[in-house]
Amino acid sequence: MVTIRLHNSLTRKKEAFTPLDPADVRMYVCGPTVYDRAHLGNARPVVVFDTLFRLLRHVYGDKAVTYVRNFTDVDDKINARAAEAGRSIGEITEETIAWYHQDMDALGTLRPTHEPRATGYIAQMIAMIERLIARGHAYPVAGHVLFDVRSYPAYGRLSGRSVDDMLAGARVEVAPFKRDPMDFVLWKPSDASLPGWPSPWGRGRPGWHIECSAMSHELLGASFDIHGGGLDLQFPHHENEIAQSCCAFPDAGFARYWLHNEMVQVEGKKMSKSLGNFFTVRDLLDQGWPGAVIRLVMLQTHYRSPMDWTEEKAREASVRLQKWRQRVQERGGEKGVVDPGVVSALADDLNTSLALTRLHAIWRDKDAGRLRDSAYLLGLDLIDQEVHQAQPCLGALAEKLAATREIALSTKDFSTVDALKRAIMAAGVEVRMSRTEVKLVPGPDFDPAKLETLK
RNA sequence: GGCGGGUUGGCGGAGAGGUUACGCAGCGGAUUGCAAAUCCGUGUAGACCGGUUCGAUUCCGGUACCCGCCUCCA
Repeated sequence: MVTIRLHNSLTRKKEAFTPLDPADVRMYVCGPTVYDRAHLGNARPVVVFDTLFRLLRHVYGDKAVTYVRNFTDVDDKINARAAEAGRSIGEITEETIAWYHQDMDALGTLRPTHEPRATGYIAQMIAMIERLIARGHAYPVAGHVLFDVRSYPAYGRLSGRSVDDMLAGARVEVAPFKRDPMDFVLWKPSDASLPGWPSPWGRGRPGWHIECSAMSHELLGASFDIHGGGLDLQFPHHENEIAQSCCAFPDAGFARYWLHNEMVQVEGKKMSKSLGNFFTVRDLLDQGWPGAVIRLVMLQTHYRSPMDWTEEKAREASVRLQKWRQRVQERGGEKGVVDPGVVSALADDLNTSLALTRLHAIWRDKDAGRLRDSAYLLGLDLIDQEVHQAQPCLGALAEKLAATREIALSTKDFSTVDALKRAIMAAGVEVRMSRTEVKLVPGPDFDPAKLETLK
């Protein structure tokens, strides 16, 4: 069996991955807070962990991998959005989840095994909070319940900092009822205008971090294999998750391998909503970039390096994808085998860039079946239905062009051929003429409407 | 201020202590009615300063610069 090696943020080292149970490999990835369209930065972990999901399924079997990615559908940002739009919270979260599915599907990502919503697990959160109080790791005060960071000596291990370090230059919320300024909220009171659930501490709502601890525990158990998310979640979100889960279930160990993807950047700065320098996946799709092109651009950069989105990269990816698709279609989409070199590249801490290099070599070797199946492991589907459907009309045009050229070759007057050729090229079709044949191949900008007048 | 990551050729972007990364662009050639595509060939690197080594872009230390986290964030 292939040995997968992963960079574990917990140890800061690349380690051989050995699942707790090879028949039930479990991965949890932090999903979105649903109040707005997903931007490109949100899409990166989705693509990265989808690729890991595919690799795990390839190695351990499709049925042996459980992938959980949550929707956080209770949050003050959602409340604020609902208030300013004059819409109900449920309306906004439903709409946003539908958008999220559309956009992530377009990137060729598989749906996770489970997509739990935080609001469906309030009871489990309350139970976990009660457990933390009972074990002396949390305390109710003024309608809130707070986690006591000083009660957990390992607090800060994941992000490599101590509570005292953090306090030095920290900007922490001033709350007089906190025992320690770093203590964070597990539960907070809701007034009548806010969503709330009954609890032992009065009507209220959960703090940000507890939902992931409660849902991972419910769906994957107290210990599981992989926990993933964006690097910006490492602190405080993941640190707090570890504190909650490990204090509630001290012997379980919680997640064993922590993976963090680097940020998507725009002009050298992190793409983020607070900086306002973001564009959404939908924006790119609407501009005409296919999801597969966006995915290919993402896979070209290793997940632990920052990635810049540029039009030039998208154009290159588009051309490359088109070449691969042509190769696969030339051979009628025949099936092949997944290339071991592609697998071993992915198994080496998800080296997608190297895997793509290998894919390019397979393309050069004209091994269409292997190209198709290996690309699919990376979530790239090289069977393009639209292009397939375009073939018949292009066939007729190719014959017309061939006939016209036949005449021109004897008369030495090429003006008619050249005009026809230019028109075909203007529709985004590549014209390939050899002495014996004429081939028309639709390119990335192929527009069938422009060919109507040429028939 | 604390903690972490990075700096590779025109651009993007990997691996490896010694032998070509790769792609795009460029240049030369084959091919073509002209092209396109394809094929062949080819130049340009490793921020800076030290150290270890027979040999470092690759390991170690320092300097500079960039980025991220420490506040909502993927």
